[in-house]
Amino acid sequence: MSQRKATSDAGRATIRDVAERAGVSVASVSRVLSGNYPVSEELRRRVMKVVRDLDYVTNAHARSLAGGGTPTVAILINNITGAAFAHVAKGVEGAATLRGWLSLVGTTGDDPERELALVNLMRQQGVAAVILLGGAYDYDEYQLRMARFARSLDAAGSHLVLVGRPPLEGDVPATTVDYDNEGGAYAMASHLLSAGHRRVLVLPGHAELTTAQGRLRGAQRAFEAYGVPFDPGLVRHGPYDYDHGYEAVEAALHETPDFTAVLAGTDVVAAGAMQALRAAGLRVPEDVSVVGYDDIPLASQLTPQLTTVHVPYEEMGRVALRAVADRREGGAGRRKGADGDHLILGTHVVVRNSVQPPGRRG
Amino acid sequence: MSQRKATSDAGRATIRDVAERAGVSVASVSRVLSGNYPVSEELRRRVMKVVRDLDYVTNAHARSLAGGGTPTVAILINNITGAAFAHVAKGVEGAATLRGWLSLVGTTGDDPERELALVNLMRQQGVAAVILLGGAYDYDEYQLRMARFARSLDAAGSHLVLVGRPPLEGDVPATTVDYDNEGGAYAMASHLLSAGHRRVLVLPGHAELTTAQGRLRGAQRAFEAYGVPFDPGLVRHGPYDYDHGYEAVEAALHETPDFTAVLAGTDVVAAGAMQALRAAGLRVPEDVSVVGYDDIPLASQLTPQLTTVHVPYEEMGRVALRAVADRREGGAGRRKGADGDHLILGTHVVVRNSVQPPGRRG
DNA sequence: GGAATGATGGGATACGGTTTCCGCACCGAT
DNA sequence: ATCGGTGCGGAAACCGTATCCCATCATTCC
Repeated sequence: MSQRKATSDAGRATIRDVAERAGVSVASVSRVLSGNYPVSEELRRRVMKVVRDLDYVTNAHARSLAGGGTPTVAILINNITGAAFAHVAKGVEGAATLRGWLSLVGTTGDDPERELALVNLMRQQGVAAVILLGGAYDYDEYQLRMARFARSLDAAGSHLVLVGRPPLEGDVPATTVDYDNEGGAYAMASHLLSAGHRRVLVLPGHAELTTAQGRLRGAQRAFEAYGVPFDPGLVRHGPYDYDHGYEAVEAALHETPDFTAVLAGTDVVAAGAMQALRAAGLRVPEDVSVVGYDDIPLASQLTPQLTTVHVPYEEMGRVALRAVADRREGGAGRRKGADGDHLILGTHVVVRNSVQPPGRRG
Repeated sequence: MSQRKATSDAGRATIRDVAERAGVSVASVSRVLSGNYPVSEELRRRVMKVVRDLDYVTNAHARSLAGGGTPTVAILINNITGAAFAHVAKGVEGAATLRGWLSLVGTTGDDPERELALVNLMRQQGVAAVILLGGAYDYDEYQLRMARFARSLDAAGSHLVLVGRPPLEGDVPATTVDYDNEGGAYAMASHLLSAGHRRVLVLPGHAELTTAQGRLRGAQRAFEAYGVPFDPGLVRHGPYDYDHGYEAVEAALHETPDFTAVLAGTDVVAAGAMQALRAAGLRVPEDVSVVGYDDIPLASQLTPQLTTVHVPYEEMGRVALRAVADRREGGAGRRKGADGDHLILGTHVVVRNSVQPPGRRG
């Protein structure tokens, strides 16, 4: 009698408690609950009643240990506060929930140490995949580091997914979900050029950030295509935040005040830029045009509403999860297929009210 | 020899693989890794070398089953996209990480079914706590539903934390972390009243949302305190989004155009309101003043910068996690203490540039 | 009517660690 | 030289669930 814990103990009820109280075997309870085995109606009722009485829930840890268990994906992000992140997360979480999967979230705060620690933590958790979000710094180490992550996760039966980051070179077991970053910048810059702008202040972001590099490259290509000389003196690097947008414009107004448009690397940067222009007594877009990138809700809430590049963040999240799920279904059949492990989603310009032909010094 | 899986198998390495390869017992490996038992230097080196060679990580599920395991908290939210949420989540996640805890995230999408399903899912996961975020709908059922959650989680050794929701009545095992919602609204409305505004358009939010009710109540109290009649005709309910702010102001300009200020229930609503005013040819704040609530980054990025009520979202997240951690440390010593299970954080008005004395129809 | 067949339920074992209990070896002391 | 103590490593018992394998019983077919 004192062999096991008494049924009415402090902690949570176990499957054994249920079995005992229902007068059936542990196996039967498990079958009733997972429902993947024929069970008589009588048994089902008996068990379910006790389950309700005891308010029993299965122990997820034990369940995954024994083989079953709900798949879990981990989302790792630098800063959970960014709007773009929120939408990717929404896409991932939504798609995960749809399949009964769980999502874990971790923030790295731009710290490689923490990134490593988190990846290991997730490996311990036996997650189906680790989804790494956001642009990466283009240090030489990046490729090696990610390749190590990818192999390590792969060896543990998990998988690495890079969202909005550059793909990995070589034969690395990772999936990349990307958007046409450079193409969007190209289109956006073209939009300004075709409106007649020639002197454009460019605020692409941090010079080492891959996202910023792509956006800058796209802009340069557009200038080339239009045969307009690109002035490196009109490029100012800095973080993707409001203050940088403000300060960069403020400084530019002193040093190179002949620009007629601002090509911001982010909607938030554009917001800062607009504010700085206004503080200097300039009107947007009558005196200076401003465009952003990302198309977060803020873009349509500014005055004037911001012309920007739409990035399908939420869909990227969904696609990332689908890729993981597919690969898991597909099993070992279609492994090593280079197809399907680098997905690129399109971007497009959303025209609103922040662009006009140059009028100030035109 | 074929008794177990071969050491170099497909799946992840087990502790047994490590033990075998290091020529020691399983127990020794466990001790080296958890470090809570004296181990000779020689043994430690031997084990750690193999651990690195095999890139071994312990199985978190097995670990928690056996007693150890990293505590996990679950954050449940209606809509992951809201900026306020992001900051609470940041607070929770940051504090969790600081202690080596993990955070799960789930979204309910305002669906009670999903909320129930998620709470049960989290119960299965054996989370240390479930943190429920955001205002709740004041249906009669709310109290019962939450009380059931609280007891159910408590019985499973977990705990319910309500953040930004009304506290539970009676002796329910739950913790509430709240902010002085009504007080903030009172202060904000007072700010407008003392600037001379008498006809104020109030957009508190959905009528059934507890958050909205508190904000409306605070405004009303301020009017009473100033001896100014409060006109219910100037109150318009609706969701906390940009469009509602826009449409409510648009409609009010037709029906009751004599208001000189807008008291929005949210910064985002305020943004919509400002846009609508501008579209109608009115200047902010010269013709109409606008104030918000929440103090999300958007508030300082609008033009003009928004006067609003600061809510310490991130700190609320930290406080919520600390409450859970404390209770877990404290153990059974200080249970049932009514103190500590309802924490209220202060709010205050942040004055920016969106308020002026009434000038239009003075 | 007996045997083959299918539908169910029970017992035992595996999953991957942690932890308690033991025993062994080595140390100094008498 | 023997004894007692101490420090460290090993064997085994769990943690809670899923599942494989077998026993049982009712059903149906020959």
